[in-house]
Amino acid sequence: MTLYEELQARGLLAQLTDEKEIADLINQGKATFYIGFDPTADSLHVGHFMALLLMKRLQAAGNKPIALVGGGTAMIGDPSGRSDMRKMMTVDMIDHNVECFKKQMSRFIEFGDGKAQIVNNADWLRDLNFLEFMRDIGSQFNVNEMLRARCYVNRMQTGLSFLEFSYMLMQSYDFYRLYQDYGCQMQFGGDDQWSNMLGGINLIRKKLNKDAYAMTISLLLKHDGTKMGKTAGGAVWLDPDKYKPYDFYQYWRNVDDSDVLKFLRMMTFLPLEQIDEMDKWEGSKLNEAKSILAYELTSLVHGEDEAKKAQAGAEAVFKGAGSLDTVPSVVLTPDDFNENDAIDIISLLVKTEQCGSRSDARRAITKDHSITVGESKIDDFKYEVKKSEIPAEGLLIKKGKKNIKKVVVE
RNA sequence: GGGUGGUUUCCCGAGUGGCCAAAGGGGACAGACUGUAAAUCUGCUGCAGAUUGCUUCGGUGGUUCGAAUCCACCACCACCCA
Repeated sequence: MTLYEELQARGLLAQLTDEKEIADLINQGKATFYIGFDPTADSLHVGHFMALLLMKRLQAAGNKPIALVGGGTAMIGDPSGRSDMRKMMTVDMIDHNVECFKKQMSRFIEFGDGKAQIVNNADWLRDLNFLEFMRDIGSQFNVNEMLRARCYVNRMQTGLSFLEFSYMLMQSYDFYRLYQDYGCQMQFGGDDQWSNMLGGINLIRKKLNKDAYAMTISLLLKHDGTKMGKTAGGAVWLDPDKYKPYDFYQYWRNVDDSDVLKFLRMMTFLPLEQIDEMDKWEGSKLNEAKSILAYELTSLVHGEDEAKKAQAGAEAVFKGAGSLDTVPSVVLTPDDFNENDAIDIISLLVKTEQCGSRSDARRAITKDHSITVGESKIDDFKYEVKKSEIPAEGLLIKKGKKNIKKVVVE
């Protein structure tokens, strides 16, 4: 099976400009390609991770990846597929995020001589001269065509600023520069980037009379069409401080039945034959597949040790087997206890962040009856946990079945 | 620059002087059923030492016994005209 066939079989490919040409180039390991990442936060998230995985697959076949960090494009903000304008970020924030991105990326991709490269488009975008740029690049774009681009449809209703409208020019210019400076003839990215990528190809054709190619990765969507990797609290981050490995594991452990196989194909490096085997599993047996998915992804992102810990923690909590060492824990200091050396249950739930406020905690106890301390259900919001009741290995506080924390005394 | 409409709790969206912490839907959370799944049904969703009190309806100031609701100014957004 060729690399291209494998990508296809894994359901990773969405749109391509020239299937045959692209397949040949990447199968032979001759492609130099880039993927752009705009530093809109101080950590990468699951969407970025998909792109990094693709980089890895292609790199393994001998192709040369360029990770482009958008220190320049983040100054504008990509409006593609969005219904509202992004908040403007300060230059300091962007630069800080760029550093965070670089650090995280180097954990997944090997950078260095003859390996992958990492570049920042701030290097050429921030010093652009407006008039020169408009005469040189802006003249190559047709507004009528741009307005027809699907990525702007939402914004035709709610309004699109010129700042954001110009984003396509920036991304196109990036491709043009990378083509010239690095011999980069391909761009990959999320499917929402398609129009921006075509912009670059057109620019290269017009300015250099050369062919360049683009390929998009299927967006990671759930069966109901909503985006994967979004939670109420925000994105699923790759930074272990922003999103704990245990929670990361749980996130994937809890995907819908109808999504497990798809995600296994798209995001893991497990052989397709093995995944096809799992495809035959049904009913509760799918839980095994979910557990494999969660383990593989946690291992890729946080390392094998963390994956093992997360898995062991999950088994301890849900199956009552093994040690509780790895259940996310909260440390109580002497200040948390009152004069009787006890802590009231409401304060405790707020402290463990299982409840957002004291009112919330009170509701969880008196209305939902969802709080369990150790083995006992708590129905009295005045209940207190004595310091002496907390064993050295920790005491489990549960809110419902899944929200579990362990408290330990300092 | 001119005109019109708008800004409500996590999101959408009702509310045009007291009965409003604010309908309805979505989401989130919890319960039942399960398989740490989905679907379905139920509860719940500002804060608080809590049958009460406090702070919210773009911002500021005003009218009134009483304002999300009325007035003034400001900010922002959309649409139409230039």
